[in-house]
Amino acid sequence: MLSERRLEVLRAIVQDYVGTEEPVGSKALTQRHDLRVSPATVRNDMAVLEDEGYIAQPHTSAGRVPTDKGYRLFVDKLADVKPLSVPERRAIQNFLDGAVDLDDVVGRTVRLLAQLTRQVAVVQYPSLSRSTVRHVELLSLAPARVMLVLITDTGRVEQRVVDCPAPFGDTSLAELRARLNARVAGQRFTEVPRLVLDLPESFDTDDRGLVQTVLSTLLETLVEETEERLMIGGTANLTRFGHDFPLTIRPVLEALEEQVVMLRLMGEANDPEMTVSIGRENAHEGLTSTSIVTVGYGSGDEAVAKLGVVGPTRMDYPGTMGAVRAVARYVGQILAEK
Amino acid sequence: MLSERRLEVLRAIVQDYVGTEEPVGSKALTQRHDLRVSPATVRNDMAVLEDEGYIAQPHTSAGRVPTDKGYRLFVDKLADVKPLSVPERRAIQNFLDGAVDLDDVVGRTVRLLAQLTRQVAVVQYPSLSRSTVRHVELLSLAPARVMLVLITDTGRVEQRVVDCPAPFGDTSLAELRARLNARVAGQRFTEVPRLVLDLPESFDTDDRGLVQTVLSTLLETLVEETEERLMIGGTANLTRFGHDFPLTIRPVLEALEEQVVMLRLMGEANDPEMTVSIGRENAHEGLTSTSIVTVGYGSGDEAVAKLGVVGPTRMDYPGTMGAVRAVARYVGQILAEK
DNA sequence: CCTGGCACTCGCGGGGCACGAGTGCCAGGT
DNA sequence: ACCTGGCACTCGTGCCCCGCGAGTGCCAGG
Repeated sequence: MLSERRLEVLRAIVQDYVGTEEPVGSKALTQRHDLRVSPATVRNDMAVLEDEGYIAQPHTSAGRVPTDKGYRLFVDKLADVKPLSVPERRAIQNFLDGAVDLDDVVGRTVRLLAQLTRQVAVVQYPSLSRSTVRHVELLSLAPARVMLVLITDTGRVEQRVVDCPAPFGDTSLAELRARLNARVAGQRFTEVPRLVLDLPESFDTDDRGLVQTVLSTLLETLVEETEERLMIGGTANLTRFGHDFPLTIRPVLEALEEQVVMLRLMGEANDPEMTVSIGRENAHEGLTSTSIVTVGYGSGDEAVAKLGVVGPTRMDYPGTMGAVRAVARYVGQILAEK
Repeated sequence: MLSERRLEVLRAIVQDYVGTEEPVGSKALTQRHDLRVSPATVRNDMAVLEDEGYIAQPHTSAGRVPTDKGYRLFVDKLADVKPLSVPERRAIQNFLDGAVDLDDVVGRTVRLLAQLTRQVAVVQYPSLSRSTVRHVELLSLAPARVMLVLITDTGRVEQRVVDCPAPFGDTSLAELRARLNARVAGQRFTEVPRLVLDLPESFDTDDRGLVQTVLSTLLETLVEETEERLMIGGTANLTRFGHDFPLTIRPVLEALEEQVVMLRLMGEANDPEMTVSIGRENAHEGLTSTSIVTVGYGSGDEAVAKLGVVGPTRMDYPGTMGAVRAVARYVGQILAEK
C-alpha cells in the first residue's frame, strides 16, 4: 500500500501531465503543488511509484508520465467527478430541447458531448431489445410486397421490405396489422417473439404465407447487426492528441468507423454508474492509447443505450466524466418527453 | 492556347505527381513518358506552363507541381473517366445487395466508396423534396399528442411528435390519416402543400385544431434543415494525405462534421453528369486543398440526391470519377428495387 | 525550334556540439 | 526511519555547419 503522500504525488503527476502534455519532473512538481517536501524526496517517491508500475519515464533523462495503471488508480481513488457549471447545464438543456426527432436528439447529443469534452463523442441509439413497441405499421408496396415499419417508445424507427411468396389482399394486411399491434403494442421487444408465436394459427390458410413472412422478418430485425446503431462526432478533436500522431490518429479513426468494434467495447462497459476503460484495458488494438468513458442513459431508471467519449489516456478524467454523466442525464429527460 | 506537346507535358506531370506525391522534374519526365524530346525542351515547356499558371515550384530548386488551374485543365481536357474492372463492379453489386433498409444502403455505400477510392466518402440521403410520398402514418401517443411518420418511395422515414391544442378521438385521427393518404400518397413532396391546402375545411370544426397542427408540422418538416441528411465515412483515409498534415487534416475533419457546409458544397455541384470542384474552387476555407467529386444518383433518370468523394487535390481523378459514377449507378438500381 | 552544356540554387540529411532538465545516489541532519 | 542538499551522470533537444544532388534557367549552336 502506498503512503498518503505518494498518492498525492501520483495525483499531482497526473494533473500536471494532463495539463502540460509533457513529462513532469520532481522540481516542477514541488513548485506547482504544495507538497511540503523537497524535490529529492519526491524523487524517491517517484522511484517507488515507478517500481510499482504507476508511472514511467519515456527516456532516461526525462520526467515521469503516468502509466495505464497510474491512471487507473487515479480514476478509482484519487479523482472526483467534476460537476458542470450552471451555465453549462443550461446550455446543454437549451441545445437538446431544440431537437425535432430521435435522429436529431442523437445528432445534437454527439455534437454537444464532443464540444464539451473536446474529444470524440459516441452515442448509441436506444437499443431495440431494451425498448418497448409503440407501433408496427405494414404498408403494401406491390401485390406481394410489404414494408414493415417498427416504431419504438424512444422514437426509433426501423423499416424492412418484405417479399411475400404470394399476393395478398388489403384486408388481410389490415387484419394482420390490427392483430399484431393488439398483441405487441406497449410490450417490450424481448417479449415479441413469445407474443406472436401463435399468431399465424389464427389466420386463414390463405394468409398464412403473408403472416409467416412478415413475422419472420420482424423477428430477424430484432437480432440483426443493425439492431444497434451509433453516431460519432468530434473526430476533428483527434488532431489535438499529440504532435506525433499520424500513427496515433489513424487506428483510432479506423476503429471508430468500425461500428462493430465500438459497439463491442461499449457493450463491455457494464457499470451502472459509469465505466472508464483505460489504454490497454480496451480490447482493441487501435485504441490501446485511448481511454473510453461510457455511461448508460435512458428515459426511466433503466438504461436503453450508452453514450460516451473516446480520448487520449492523458485526458481530464474528472471533467470528462462530469460532462458525460450530465449529458446522459439530460438526454434521458428529453427521451422521456418524446 | 497551349501546343499539343505542352498539354502532354502537363498531363505527364499530373500523372507522375499523383503517383509519387513528389514534385516532378524535367529529367524524370522524359524518362518515364516517351515524349521524344530532351529534358531541356521539357524545361522550356514547363517554364511556359508555369507562366500560364498551370504548374508551380514549391521552392526554387525543386520540380514542378500542378496548380488548381492545372488540375482543372487536366480534368476538363486531358483525362478520361476510368471505368471499373468487372470484378470491381461485381463486388459493388454484391455488397450493396445485402442491404436491409435505407440506412443500410447509405451506410454500405459510404463504406464502399471510401474503400474503392481510398478517400473520404459522402452520401446524401434521398432528399424529401425530390421524392414522392409512400405513406403518412399518424399514431396517437397521448390524448393530445400525435406522432407523425413520413415514408418516402426511396425508403426514407421521418418522424415528428406533434402536440395538439386539444384532445382528439381515435376516429378523428383515423379519418385524417385516411384522407391525408388519399390525397398525398404517390405524389411528389413538392406538391404536398398544394394538395392539403383545403383539407381542414372538410373536417368538423371540432377536429380542425388537430388537422391544422398536424398539417403545419408536416409542412415544416419539408423545409427544415434536417430535410437533407448525409453520412460520411473513410475519414481514416485522410491520414494518407501528406506527411505534414496536422494542419491539413484538421480543417477537413471540421468541415466534414459541419453537415451544413457539406450540403452547401454538394448543392453547388449542378452538372447532371459529374462535378469536380478543385482546391480553391471550393467555397469553404478548410477545403481549399481538397477536391470534391460529386454526382447525383436516383432510382429513375432523375437524381434524388448526391454522393461523392473528398480527397486531396492531388488525387487520381480518372479513377475516382470512375468509382463515383459506378457506385452512383448501382445505388440508383438498388433504390429502385426497394 | 530543339538540344547539350554549364553555372547556380537550395532543400535535405548527417555529424558534431553545447545546453539543460531530470535522475539516482549518498552522506548528513532531524 | 525519514527527509534533504549536493553532486555526478545521462541523454534528448536544438543548433550550426556542410556536402550532396536534384532541378533549374540560360545560352550558343545545330
